[in-house]
Amino acid sequence: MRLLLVEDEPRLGSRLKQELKQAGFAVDLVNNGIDAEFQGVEEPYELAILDLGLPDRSGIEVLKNWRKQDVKLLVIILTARDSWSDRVEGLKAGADDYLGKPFHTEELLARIDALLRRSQDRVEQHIKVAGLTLDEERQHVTLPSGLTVQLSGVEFRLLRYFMTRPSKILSQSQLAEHIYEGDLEHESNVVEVHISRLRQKIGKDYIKTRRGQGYIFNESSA
Amino acid sequence: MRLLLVEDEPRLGSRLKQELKQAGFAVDLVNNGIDAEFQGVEEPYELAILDLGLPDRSGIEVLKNWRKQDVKLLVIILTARDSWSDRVEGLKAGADDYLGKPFHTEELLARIDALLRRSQDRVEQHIKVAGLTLDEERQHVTLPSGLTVQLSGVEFRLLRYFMTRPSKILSQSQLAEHIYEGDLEHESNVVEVHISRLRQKIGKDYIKTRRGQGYIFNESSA
DNA sequence: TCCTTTTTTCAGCTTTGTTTCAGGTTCAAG
DNA sequence: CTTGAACCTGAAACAAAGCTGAAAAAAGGA
Repeated sequence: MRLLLVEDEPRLGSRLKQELKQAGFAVDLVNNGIDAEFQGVEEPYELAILDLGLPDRSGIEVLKNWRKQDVKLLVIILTARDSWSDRVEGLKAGADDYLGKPFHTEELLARIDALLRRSQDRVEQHIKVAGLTLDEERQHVTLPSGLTVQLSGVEFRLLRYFMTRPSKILSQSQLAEHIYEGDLEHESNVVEVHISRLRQKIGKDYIKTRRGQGYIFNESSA
Repeated sequence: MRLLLVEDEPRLGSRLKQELKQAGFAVDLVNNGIDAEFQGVEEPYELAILDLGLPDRSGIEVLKNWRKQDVKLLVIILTARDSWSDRVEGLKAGADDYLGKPFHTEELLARIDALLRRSQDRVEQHIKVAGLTLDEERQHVTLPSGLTVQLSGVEFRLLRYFMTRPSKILSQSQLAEHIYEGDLEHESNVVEVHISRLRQKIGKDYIKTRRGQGYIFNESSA
């Protein structure tokens, strides 16, 4: 499995490369946007890890250009811990997942794993679960009826998190943790509110409430 | 399943407590070494989450003292991200696992899960006893007939306690102690009521009454 | 900047889980 | 067989969690 690592910070770069190799990947490391774009287009990578914090902020550009040229490798972007905007921009530009720095290597490996596994049953660019089709670029969802509904940022992130983890119980804090930035102390019911609005948009039955535990998307039984 | 959380930072503490409760544990939270040590010795916890970053650096001491007194609960220590020495010291002092801050709640839950499973020589995800299969993540139980029944919080904790201690007589106070948190003085018949509801859900025969002594799950003979 | 859209907060309401209560049943001792 | 303590269980009362419309606040664009 070949993998492209784009990281300008030399020490982090080589450490990651080392660890990824140990995890069984063939890793090419580049440290700038130009090389990254070239490599991504030329070589058949399965997945790229792309640091958006490149000195010239070219990470986003690289990603956009890849997508423009129909390079369809999986992309995990690395963003600074508190730059939610980068993250959004990245996802809009076609990233498949993100990870805030600093992170545990285990976490990165887990994401890679999840992405690869997920990508097996995903031939196309859209995520399809339970009759819903989520268009990651346009941030909208298409219902079984054929109706397409536009989603706001939070709604999209929320639904995306649900759809990539169907039949799993996700607690409110877990949802908040992944939808918002880092260590938040949310004493509010934002998640409930957004769930409510999402249900209004896509229908009540996709997201079920498990009182005291969280929510579950598309559970089959009971 | 009762669990002791030792965390001095109030916000993190209450957030964690909340999440652990959602995951189906009865959680007692203390914010200093003195209380931690006392509670650990006095109350029958299954597992403790111990922040080593307590202000007086007493975390390690607590752990050592527990072990000195043969308190054999499972211990996960929380350490600062980069303090490798703490980690080593903690493990030497008898911790069972560690987690560097900051971390995702999922990670912590996964560790807890793994530890508990390991400690019970349990490899698989679900607890299976007497034809019942308990799904800890979804908090539901599957009957021999194939029917899956959703359990409420209390019911789940109760049944899990039974299923992890089959053929053992468990007294009402023992059950209450493990199902609820804090030092309770219950003059009520809550336990009876919940046993009743559990029996209605899973069938009458799994939990037998030992009049005057308590209850017993899946008794094989006499 | 001003206007629009999105997000969060808030408050009242609904739903669901928990506990209490009361009356009935079982069991074992005498 | 009687009796009383222990236990069972349906229903009421209560508590907590979640829902949702609307207003306030924040973010994003022109």
